[in-house]
Amino acid sequence: MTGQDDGMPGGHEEGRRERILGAALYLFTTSGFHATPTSQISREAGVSTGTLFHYFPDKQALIDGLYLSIKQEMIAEVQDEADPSLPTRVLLEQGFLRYIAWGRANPEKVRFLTQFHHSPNISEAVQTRAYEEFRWIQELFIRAIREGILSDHPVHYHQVMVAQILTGILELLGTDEGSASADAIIAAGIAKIFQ
Amino acid sequence: MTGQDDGMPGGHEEGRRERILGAALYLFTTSGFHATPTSQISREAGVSTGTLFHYFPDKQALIDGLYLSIKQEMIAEVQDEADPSLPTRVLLEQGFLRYIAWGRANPEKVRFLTQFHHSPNISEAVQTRAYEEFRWIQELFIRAIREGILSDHPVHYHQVMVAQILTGILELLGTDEGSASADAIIAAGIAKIFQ
Amino acid sequence: MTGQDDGMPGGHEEGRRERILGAALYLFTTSGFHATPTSQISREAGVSTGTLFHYFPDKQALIDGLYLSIKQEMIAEVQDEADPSLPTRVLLEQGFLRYIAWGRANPEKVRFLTQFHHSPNISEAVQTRAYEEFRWIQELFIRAIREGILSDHPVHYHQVMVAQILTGILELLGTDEGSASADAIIAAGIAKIFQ
Amino acid sequence: MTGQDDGMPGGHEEGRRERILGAALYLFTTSGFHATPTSQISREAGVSTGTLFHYFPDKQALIDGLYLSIKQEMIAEVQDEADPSLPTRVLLEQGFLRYIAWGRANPEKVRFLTQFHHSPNISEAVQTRAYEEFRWIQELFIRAIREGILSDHPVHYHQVMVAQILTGILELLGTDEGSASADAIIAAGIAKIFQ
DNA sequence: GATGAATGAGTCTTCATTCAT
DNA sequence: AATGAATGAAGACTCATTCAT
Repeated sequence: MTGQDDGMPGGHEEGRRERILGAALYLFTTSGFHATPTSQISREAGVSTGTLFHYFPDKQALIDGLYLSIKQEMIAEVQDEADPSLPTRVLLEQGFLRYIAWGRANPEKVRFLTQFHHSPNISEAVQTRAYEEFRWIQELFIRAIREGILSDHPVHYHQVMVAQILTGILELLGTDEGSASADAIIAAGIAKIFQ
Repeated sequence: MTGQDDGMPGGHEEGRRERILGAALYLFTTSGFHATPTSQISREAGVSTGTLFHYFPDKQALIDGLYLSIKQEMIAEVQDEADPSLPTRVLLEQGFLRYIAWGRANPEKVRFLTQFHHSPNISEAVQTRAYEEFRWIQELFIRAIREGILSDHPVHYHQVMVAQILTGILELLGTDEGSASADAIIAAGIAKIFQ
Repeated sequence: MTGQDDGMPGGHEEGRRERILGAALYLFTTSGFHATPTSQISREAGVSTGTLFHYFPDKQALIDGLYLSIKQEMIAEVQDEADPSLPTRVLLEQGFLRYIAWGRANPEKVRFLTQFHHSPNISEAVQTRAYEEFRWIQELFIRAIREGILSDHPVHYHQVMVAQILTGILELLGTDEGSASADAIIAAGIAKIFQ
Repeated sequence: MTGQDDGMPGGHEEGRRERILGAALYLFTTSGFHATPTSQISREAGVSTGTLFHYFPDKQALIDGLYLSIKQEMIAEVQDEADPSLPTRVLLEQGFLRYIAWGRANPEKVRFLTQFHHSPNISEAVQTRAYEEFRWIQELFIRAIREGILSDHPVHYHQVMVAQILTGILELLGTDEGSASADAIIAAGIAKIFQ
């Protein structure tokens, strides 16, 4: 009954797992985790209820998997092609800009990450693991502080502030007003980071 | 059975409504809106299930009422005793500091506000109304931009950024590490606002 | 607080008990017994919830009392001024006509009686007692059968058929269509009774 | 666990939907709509609470479905094999007799129909739809009036009276007393219809 | 007598999850 | 692997009734 996308050789038909994750992303950000029935996710994804539980043992595993996959995609995007030999400041700026670009291209994923950041809906184990994948940035921050590029405060201070400011920038770019001045907002926002 | 708060001379025994709001605040921030059964709220508040629905027609009205009351308390606290004849910059700084002080004294309320800001769990009507009560700050920002105290960007830009930075400061003050440097963090954070 | 109808000397202000019965009559016929909360009855009657339970020990006693009072009112109306020395046929016809007249004047009460006739909502004791008050008619029927005015069938047959036909007549008179021919309908209906 | 109705060759094991309708019929007529918990219906039907709501979206849909299915069954039974070329009077008499026969065979369904006729418990849409399925009888009545077989009154008059009289007959046949004279009662009752 | 806040058992309904096919 | 009917525990909310004032 759902076999209409079979046999597509070389096709880029999304697999069932991807369709489920996509539907979950949309519905979780729109209505929240507990307010979204798994039945709605499977319907939206065009699969049966049984199939959802074939790919994810339970609802928790679904949101955890979604969180992890988005965070990993984001981190990969930010680090991509980063040349470690470049000056610290350039690496930082490139990272910020790549993040902003990714965020503008994936507003739904940003909303998801913002909404479920520090949320009791994501199991702690996953939250910890996602955090660890971030080492690269942390190292960069430490270097930047040592080199005087970032102000002399604990790394944690910069981690939090950078997250807050970049989130603010994306929120501003999301609302249409002043979309003309996007570049100005990005520049001003990033300037705040460097003090 | 209802007489336990009788006679307490000079007592400030909370009424049932307050106890319900208090329990809801704690549980909603800890577990989330949908993950918190109304039965748990009433139990925590020490009232019957019927009583909860006597004060709030439904669960939605409960979280809406909570959101509104906290936002109003916060706004009142920030504006309190503000002398309009003072220079704009002083008014702004005072406001930020008062907000931070309120936030440190009421970490649970801050978590609630952060968590349910832009959340589909708060009905739009209430979100709009809460926003309108904020006019005072908006006026102040407009004045500050005109006077060159805040950079020349749309008010909305400053609203968002101030919110993000103040939230970041409170998050940092909440975690114990570097609590010694609280003043330094506050100073650095506020400095970011003024560019 | 509700004392505004006090002291009316010679007034025909309805007492609280009557107001409660009136509200119950309206709401029970409109929505049904179980679908009508006692809180709605007291609100409609303009009394407090406590007052309702002051006059009626519980909801069951309320509908039982209502049923009994309406049935008694109806029976009294039908028997009123009946002169036992009149011929059986005249007595019968008078009774039918008096019932129809009462029914047209009290459509809500008719609906109530029709709706709760044989209903599990009226306690059996009350149903039995109401039935007993009807002896008078039963005697009349027995006489009529003996005199050949009603066909030679069990009394019960005539009791049921008379009830059905009179109810039918009232239903027809209730709907506007053919209101012009009210007398024709009544005549035809009563003719059916006498075969 | 669901295999209990497997393989039964020639078996007419009722499906879950039928079992639910059967239980609802019994309980609604016995205790009334609002007085019957859905939990009791599912228990009586031998299915889980979830299953009931799998077949009927809510309690209202259950009673509506029940009402419609019984009315349709009754109408089908009454019309069955009716030969339109027969004389009007014969068609009418056959219809009445078929209805009475169906009613004696299905006393519970008759009670249900009687009890929920004009009841606010059946949604208006369904009541209207059920009424429309009755066109056949209406046509027959019109013809009978034209042919002088029924007295010269509005069709509605005859519809109501026929319904009342047939209901009365079934009520009488239901009570044991005089069961010997069943045929006499039927004959006398039908005679009333034709005046 | 009158009030209405308080109670909590009981109701309808939802939904994550299972499992026979 | 995929399906979707079936399950039943759990949740939001109602409402008859009580009782302190």
